[in-house]
Amino acid sequence: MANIQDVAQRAGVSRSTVSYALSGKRAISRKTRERIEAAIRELGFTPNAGARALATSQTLVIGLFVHFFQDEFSPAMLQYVLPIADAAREAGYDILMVTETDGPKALERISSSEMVDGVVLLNVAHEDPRLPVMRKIRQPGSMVGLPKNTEGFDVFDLDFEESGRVLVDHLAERGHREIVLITPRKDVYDRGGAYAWRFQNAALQQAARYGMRVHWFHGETQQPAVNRQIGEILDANVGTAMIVHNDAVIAALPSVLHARGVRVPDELSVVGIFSEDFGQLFNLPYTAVETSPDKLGRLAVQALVQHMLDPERAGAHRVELIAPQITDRGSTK
Amino acid sequence: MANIQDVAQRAGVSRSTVSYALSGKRAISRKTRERIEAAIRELGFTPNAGARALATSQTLVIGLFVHFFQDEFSPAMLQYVLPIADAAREAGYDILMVTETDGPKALERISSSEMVDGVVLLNVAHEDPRLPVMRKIRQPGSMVGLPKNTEGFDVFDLDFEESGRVLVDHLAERGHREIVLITPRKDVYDRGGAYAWRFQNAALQQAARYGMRVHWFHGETQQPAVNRQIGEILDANVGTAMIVHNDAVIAALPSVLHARGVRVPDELSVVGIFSEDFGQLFNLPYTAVETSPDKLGRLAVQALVQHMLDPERAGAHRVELIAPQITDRGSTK
DNA sequence: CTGAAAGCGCTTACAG
DNA sequence: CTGAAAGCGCTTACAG
Repeated sequence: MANIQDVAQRAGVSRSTVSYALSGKRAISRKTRERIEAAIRELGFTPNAGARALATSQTLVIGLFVHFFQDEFSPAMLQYVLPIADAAREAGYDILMVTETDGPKALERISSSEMVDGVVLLNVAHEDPRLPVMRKIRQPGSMVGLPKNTEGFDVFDLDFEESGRVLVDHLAERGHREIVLITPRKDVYDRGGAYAWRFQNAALQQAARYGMRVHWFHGETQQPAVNRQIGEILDANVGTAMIVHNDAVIAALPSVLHARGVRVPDELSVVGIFSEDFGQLFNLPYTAVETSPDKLGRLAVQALVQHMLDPERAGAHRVELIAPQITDRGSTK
Repeated sequence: MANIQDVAQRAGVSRSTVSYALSGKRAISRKTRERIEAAIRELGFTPNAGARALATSQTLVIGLFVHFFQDEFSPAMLQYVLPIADAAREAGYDILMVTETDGPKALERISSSEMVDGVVLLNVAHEDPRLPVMRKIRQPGSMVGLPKNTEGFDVFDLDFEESGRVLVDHLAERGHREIVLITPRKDVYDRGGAYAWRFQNAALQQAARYGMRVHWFHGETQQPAVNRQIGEILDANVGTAMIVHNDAVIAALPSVLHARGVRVPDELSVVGIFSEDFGQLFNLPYTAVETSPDKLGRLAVQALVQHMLDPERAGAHRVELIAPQITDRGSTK
């Protein structure tokens, strides 16, 4: 591998001149620059990332910390990861992807060995065990998922409370007065998946405001439990509409309804909350709040990049709950 | 951040002694070792990754190169990524995940800046444009997906030819003499997704051997085209069994069959080829060849690790096509 | 069993 | 507009 010294020699200049030509941090005469560029091309030179990181304290790498929980429906995760990787690359960063179960320990390790300039946390819980670590590390952090204490971080999430409300509104406007609400599994609540109760509480409150009756269930996540549960709920035959905040349930719903000959929206109105891509993947014909994983992922990266470039501004943090938008797929009446 | 010099000072030893205590590469007296360990603990010292990489020419990072193709069904990818990340961590490596569209360029960049010790390529095509780059870089490479020329690499894949054969055998043994074969989309063939034609050719040949008649279709990948196509194929009403080698089609099949009241296996036998996890995700009740993404991902990492640890042995490469195993879910008769 | 020093490949004040 | 040199934080022969 050619190093900067080889390039300098071939171009007949000093190493510093090559370095400055590379960074553009000082003016270089046209002739010199051309000789350097030629030498770089001929030798196929690329600066050594480790050496550069050592000299500049900058790695140009972002750590992406992802958890995969058994009680969540995995394919959803990829929808965040890809846009994050894309946004990072656009800003000149690569992605170190960390999936370890022991998130706090991994975070500590990656941070203190200075492998990354900043960190994106996905699927952040109410009292996420990674946050105490985040507060003491050097690198700025950005997250998707709203924790209890957002101080010091850029936080992005869907406004789940408003999402709960608009879906209830949507059904109330159409005259529904008794509905079924299916939320994430109990485990999600237990481990502090705040999006679960933020959505649910707001939905229940709003329903109460309308004098609606709500039959609330924690949805299952694994087959065949999912199908069985949906069947039982349908057997109970309560309500004229269903709000589903559970990926596994909504994905299974079309086939169960089909099998039972339940017609949407004639016999049952259905609304959900999932991303466009997810809906497409499972061919879901339901009106739903768009969860915008791509938007959230990109926002998280962009905010992080700002902090990495301008550490002075480290005080100014952003908490943004993006407004829900309903995509009407005609599954209500 | 504490560095090795701070630790040395606090422990009253030289930097080299600290370094050796860390690596275990030479004997250290018990007393000295304990003082060093205490100092490390008290200062919260972790070696700087960039400096270490610079000194050792080892990053302890593996580059994972993933492509996401529109004509493929994305959730399948995650099944490879997670086991790879796990296996890497077990061996002491982190994962730099690269998803850029221009794979060859990204590979060149990551390799020549020495950001990784080795590379895993996913979803390798017959004449994959990343392979010429792979051949000239310093780092060893391991791949999932069988290319035309495997020389110089560790390659792991399912034995798709044998897979095609065993599924045909399975149907032949049950007396089927006219079947439908649904393969990946044409685009997959065009870009050199060899698994598509390896499976298909072997299946067609084997069927010919039995004197079977085969109706072959390129399956769609996006809804609603998938459902429409399945409908058309069923309308044609040819054959008593169906072999599906297409994730999107097999995922959509239960609901389409349900909607039409086609009973499996009474009226139609169905076999597929997909992973256990995928089957679970979509609740697929079909007998199928297990594609073992976790096993393939782990094998790729393990082989890579061997080469990274022992570059001398760089000549010995492994091409392993794992034998298909049928999971009988009772969807044939 | 331990230390002093060279070296890995960059960047960046300092000097001219 | 350019160069010589220090320094980033490690590891590892060399020496004792």
